[in-house]
Amino acid sequence: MGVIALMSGEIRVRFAPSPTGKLHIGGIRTALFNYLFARTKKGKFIIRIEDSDFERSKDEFVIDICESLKWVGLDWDEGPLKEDYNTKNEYFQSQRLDTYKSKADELLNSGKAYRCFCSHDRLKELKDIQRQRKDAVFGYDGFCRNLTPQEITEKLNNNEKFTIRIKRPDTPEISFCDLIRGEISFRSDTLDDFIIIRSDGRPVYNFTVVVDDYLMGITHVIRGEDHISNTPKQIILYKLFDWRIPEFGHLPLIFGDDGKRLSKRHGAVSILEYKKEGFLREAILNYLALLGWSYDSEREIFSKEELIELFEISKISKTAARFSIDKLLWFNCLYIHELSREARLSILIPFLKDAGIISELTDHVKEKLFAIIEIAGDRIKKLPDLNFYAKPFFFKPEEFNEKGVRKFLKAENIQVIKHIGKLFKEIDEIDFKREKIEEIIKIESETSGIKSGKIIQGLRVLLTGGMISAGLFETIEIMGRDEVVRRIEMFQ
RNA sequence: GGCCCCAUCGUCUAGCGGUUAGGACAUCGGAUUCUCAGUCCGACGGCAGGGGUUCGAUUCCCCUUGGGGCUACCA
Repeated sequence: MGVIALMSGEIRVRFAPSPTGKLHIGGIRTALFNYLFARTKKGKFIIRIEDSDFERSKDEFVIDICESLKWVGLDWDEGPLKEDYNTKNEYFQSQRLDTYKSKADELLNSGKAYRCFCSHDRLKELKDIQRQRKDAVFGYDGFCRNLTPQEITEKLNNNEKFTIRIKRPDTPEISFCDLIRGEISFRSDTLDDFIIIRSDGRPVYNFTVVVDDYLMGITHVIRGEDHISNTPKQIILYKLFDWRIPEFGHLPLIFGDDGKRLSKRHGAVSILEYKKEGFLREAILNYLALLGWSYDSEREIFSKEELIELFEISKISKTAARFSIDKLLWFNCLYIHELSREARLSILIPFLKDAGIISELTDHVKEKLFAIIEIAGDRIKKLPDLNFYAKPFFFKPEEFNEKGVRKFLKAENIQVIKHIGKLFKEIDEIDFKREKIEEIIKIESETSGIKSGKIIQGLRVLLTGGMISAGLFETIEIMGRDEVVRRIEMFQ
């Protein structure tokens, strides 16, 4: 597949998650930058599932990862089947074990790698000694590097287990030019003859990555900064195979708002949890794009299409960023209010249904919801926020805010409100509009000598149960004459 | 311990030798409204420290400090 593409000069990038957990903010951001890079360059965006760790890899996480990517709109050109994420195809490392084995054999046969029969115990002992001696570098001592062919056959005949290690080349330095950080170089004597195949025959991460990236024709490896130290090992492998080395770009990490590594402590981990909590994909994408990337000193609102148009990898910053829920909320608010009323309603309905506020969406309910959404306005920062504002329109208050009752529903106040209820009752339903309602309340305030603010707040508590709501006159209008009158009459 | 990466307001960032160090979120104040939210206006607030280089350093170099990563038969 990819090797041919490589010759054509096509840009190919990949996002290679391991299905050992749900896809979180950091993963999505890495995927996003890969996606943007691919789309900007008219290249291909590939998903590869790194499930070579059988114990920790789970199918449910593959589903979570794919659904997350799909939800935020990062469409892949190659990768797991979109109809069925768990039909494992050649983009799952678990399906490529033969490939890794044959590539390892190539190195073995050409003398660039060797079998190591050292036991776990010896290795552990070696490390202990090195640590005790305070050696500058810890690592394998090359004990099995120069076994004679006879020794090897003997051990093989004895059924001794072995790993495959590469022979570290003795170039003094390994360096590469990072797309984001520039020149990075490592003294190669800090590396050892590392393992590429475990004693049970399974390949190791640094090996599978290189084999896959080469075979899949990956031209640019864009990944988290935590992989910088893996890069020299991988470069060694490219050189041993005599393969073309791709470009590398290492993204700054994302931390929680406390500066620590992102984890469950920081609230939502999976991106799908953000969906459940009522965040819009546009907000998440926009926010994440700005975590480590910027366009200029002014602009910060970007649609996915605009990002594709304007994204430049060279403008990615080198410093790790903290995830700020406040700013995400701000973006979310922004994007919610950009939605047309129809779009807003249809995206809000699942949340209303979930909360049991509506069950069936009749035309009547729909009209009511349109009105409620309109008056709730900017108060909705996350999608479920509407539930709070919508509930009083569908349910009578179960209880009343204690402080509100004490302050705004004193006897004299109730008297006025009851009177207002009577006046409402006399109004023709067609005339029951916010202006008229306001007029009545203002007049009653004047004649009774009670400040309108007190009456309004009292009515708010009586009708909604709480101290906070959308504008009261609008609320009353939408709640409807009969319901409002009923609630006023029933209040004791 | 070793190797590597990073360092501008509380946070995200612009800056690429000469700027009153710009913007956004958050915070605080004012205006507006019936509460809340919003909106508008305003305020607060930053180049980690020390050496160089230079006529001149936030910017280039070195050291220190701080943060982070890797150092596995995890990925």
